[in-house]
Amino acid sequence: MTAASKSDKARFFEELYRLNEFESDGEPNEAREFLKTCSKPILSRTSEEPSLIPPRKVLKPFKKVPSIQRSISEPEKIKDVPNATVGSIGKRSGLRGNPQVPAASGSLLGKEASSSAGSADSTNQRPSIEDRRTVSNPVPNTLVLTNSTGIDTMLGKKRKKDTIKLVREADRIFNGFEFFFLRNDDKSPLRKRRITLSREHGAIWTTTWTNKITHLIVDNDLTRKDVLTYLKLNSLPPQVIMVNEEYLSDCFVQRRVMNSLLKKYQVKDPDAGAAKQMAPPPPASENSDSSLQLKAPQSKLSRWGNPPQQETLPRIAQARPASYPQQPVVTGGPEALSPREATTLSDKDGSMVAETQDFGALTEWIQLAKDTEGLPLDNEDEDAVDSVDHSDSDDGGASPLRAPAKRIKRFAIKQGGTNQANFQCMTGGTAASTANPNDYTISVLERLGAYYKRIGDQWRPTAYQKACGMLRKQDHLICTYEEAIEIRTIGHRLAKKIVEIATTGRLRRLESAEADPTDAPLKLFVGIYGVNTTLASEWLRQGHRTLDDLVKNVKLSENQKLGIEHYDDLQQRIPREEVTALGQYIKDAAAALDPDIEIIIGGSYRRGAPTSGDIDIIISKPGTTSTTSLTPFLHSLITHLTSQKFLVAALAVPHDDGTGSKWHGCCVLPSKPRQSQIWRRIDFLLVPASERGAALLYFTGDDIFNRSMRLLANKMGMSLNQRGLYENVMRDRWTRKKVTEGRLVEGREERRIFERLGVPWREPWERVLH
DNA sequence: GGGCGGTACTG
DNA sequence: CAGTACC
DNA sequence: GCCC
Repeated sequence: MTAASKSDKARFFEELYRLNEFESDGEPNEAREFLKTCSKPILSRTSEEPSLIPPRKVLKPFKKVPSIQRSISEPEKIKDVPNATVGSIGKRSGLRGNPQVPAASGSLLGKEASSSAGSADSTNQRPSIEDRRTVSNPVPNTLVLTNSTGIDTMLGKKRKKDTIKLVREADRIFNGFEFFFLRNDDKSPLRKRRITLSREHGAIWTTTWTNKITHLIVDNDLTRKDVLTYLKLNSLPPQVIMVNEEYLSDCFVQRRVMNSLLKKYQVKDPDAGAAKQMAPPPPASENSDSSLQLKAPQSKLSRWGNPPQQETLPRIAQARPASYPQQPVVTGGPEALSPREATTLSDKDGSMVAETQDFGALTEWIQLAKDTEGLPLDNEDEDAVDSVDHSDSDDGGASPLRAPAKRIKRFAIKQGGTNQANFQCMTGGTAASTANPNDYTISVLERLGAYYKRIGDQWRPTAYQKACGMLRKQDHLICTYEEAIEIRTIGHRLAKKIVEIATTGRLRRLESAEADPTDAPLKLFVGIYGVNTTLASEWLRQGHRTLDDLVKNVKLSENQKLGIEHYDDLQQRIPREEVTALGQYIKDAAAALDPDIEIIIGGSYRRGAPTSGDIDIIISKPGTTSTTSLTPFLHSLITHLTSQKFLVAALAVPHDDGTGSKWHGCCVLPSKPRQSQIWRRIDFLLVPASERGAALLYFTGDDIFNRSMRLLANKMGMSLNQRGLYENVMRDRWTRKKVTEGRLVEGREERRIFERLGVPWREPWERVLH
C-alpha cells in the first residue's frame, strides 16, 4: 500500500462508505421483485478462476532436502518466550529454507488459458503479482482476469470483457473464498462495485449455487427467509457463511477477514424470535459462573509465570465461547421439507438422502428411513425427538416390543447377527455449529469427559462423547431422568448427571474433579503436543507443576519441546476462514508443481465446523494406485512450502521406505505480519486415487463416526481402514488381530463404502457425532 | 462381565 | 516395544 | 461410561 497515493486511498474509502449508505434503505420494492425471480433457475456461472499460473511440470528429480526432515522453530520466536531457561530449547537450528525455488513468485508468467481445463472445478490458482497494473495484453507480472469459465468456453459463449486488477498479494484477504451474492447479479452499480472489489481481493464470484461456495453475501434488505426461499433450501449448509453487506465493507476497510459471527454481520431473521429456547443459563447461574462456566481462556503465556503479553495486532477471529449460535436458528416447519437438489449435486443414485441440519431434523430422519427402506434400519431416534406418533411403521414384525410410546431404546432387527441400527453411523448427527438447547449440558459433560481422558480413562470419554452427540440431536432441553434415559447411549449414570446439570446448573462430580490440585497441571501437561496421560502423570508424580519445570528438569522429545515452545499457538482453534485461506495456499502451490494433483481439505473443516483444531489435507491424483507414486510430489511440495515459510516445522514425516503416507507439521499464513502469525498444526495424507473414498471417509471423521463405521464393518465380517473396505478378513481367534488383509471390496468411492455397509449416505456435516 | 477402530510415526 | 498421534 |  505504500505505493498508493493518498488521494487514491481517500477515494477508496469514500466509495466504500457510499456503498453502504445507499443500498441499505434504497429501493424498497426491490425485494419483492427479487422474490418473483426466484423461480428461475440459477444457471450461468460467470465467475472466473483467477489462475494465471502456466501449466508446467516441475518434476525435477527429488533431492534430499532438509525441509522434509524434522525441523524446529525459528530462533526469532524464542524471544517471545519470556523465560530465560527456555532459550535452551530454542537454540536448535532454524528451519533451513531451501534457497532454491525462488520460483513461485518470480517466475510466473502472466496468463494461462487451459491449464486448469482438465479439472474445471479443481482449484483456482493464485496469481502472483505485485502491482496493480491493468494490461489488456498479458505480460509477465501482470494479471488480467476475464470472465471466462470452462462452461462458457465450451458453449462458445461470448465472453464479456471484464477486467479486474487484483490488489497486491498481501491484501488479497479473500483468497480461496468463493462468494455467492444475493441478489445475484451485478446490475446494481453498487453491488457490482462490491463484487469487483471482492474479486480484486482474491474472491471468486459465483452465480451458480455450488458446494464450493464459502460465503453468501446478502443484500441488506433481504431476510434469511428470502435467502432460503430463493435458494430453495430448507437450511443452509453449515459450511456456508452467510453475512450481510456490511461484512464486506468492514473487511475492505480493515483489510482483513472479519469475524463473520459478529452480530452486525448477521442477515436479518424476523423468525429468529420464534426460535427454540436456547440452553438454559442454569437457574443458579450466579453460582455456577464461578465454578462451572467455561473460564475465559488463560491469557497468553500466563502459564509461564510471566505477565501476559499484550496482543496488539488484530487476528482473524476471536475465540468463541463453547456454545454460540452460528446462524440464527430457523424454525422452518418440518412440513416445508422439499427436495434439496442444490446440496446433493454429486449424487448419482437417486436414493440418497438430502441434507439437513436444523430442527427439521425429525422429518428428515423419517424421510431417511423411507429412503433406505429395505435396509434393516429402524427409526428409533425419531421418537425420542418429538411426540410424533412413532407407530414403528414397518419394522417387519421383527420388533419384539411395540411399546405404547415408551421405552423403545432398541430394536431387534438383525442382519447377520448384528443389530445394525444401533450403530451411531446409521443415524448421523447434526452439525456442531447449530445451536441447541442442550448446549450447556453438553459443555459440562464434555468437560467431565475431558477430565476422564486426561486421567487416563480409556472408555468413559468416548461414552461421554457419544452422549453429547445424541444430546445435540435433541430439539429441546433434556431435563428429566425419563427423557434422558430414553436416549440411546445414555444410561443410568449419564441420565442422572444430565438431570443434575439441567436442573441445578452444576455437576458436583466435575467440580470435585477439577478441584483436585493436580488437575490443573495435568491439564496443562496433556495440552502439550506429544504428551498424554502416562507422561503427564509421571511428571506430576515427580513433582513438576509448570512448563518451566519440564523445560528445566525433564528429558523431552523434539516434538514435545516444540509443543511447549508453541503451546499457546497450538492450543488455539483455527477460524474456518483461515483454514480456507491456508488450504488455498496449498492448492496454489500444489497446482504450480503438478496441475493434476488434487487437494482436499478434510477433517472438521469438511464437516462444516466453524473452527478447526488443525488443517487436514488430502493429496491425491487421478490414476494413481499407490502411495509411493505420490511421495515424490509430497517431497517437492514440502520443500516448496518450507522455502516459502509456509511450513515452519515437521513433527512426523513418512517412513523413508517410500510407503509412508502422512506428514505432520506446523504452518503459518505467510501473508500475515510475522507477529500475528499463529502456528497451526497441519497434516498431509497421501492418497492414491484407488483409495480416495476410504481416505476421505477416514479423514472426514469424526472420531466417533469412524469407530462406528469400522465396528460395523467388523461385525459384518469385514474390515474398514483408511485404504478401503475389506472382506474375508481372517482374525486371530484369541487376540482378534487381523491375520489376513482380506479382499478389497471398495476403496475408491466414499459412497460405495456406505452402500456396502448398508449405511445411508451421510453428508460430511452429518457425521458430527460428538 | 467382556467388548469398545485401525493405523502410522517416534524414540 | 510403549506412547502418542490422526480421524 | 454404555451395550450386549
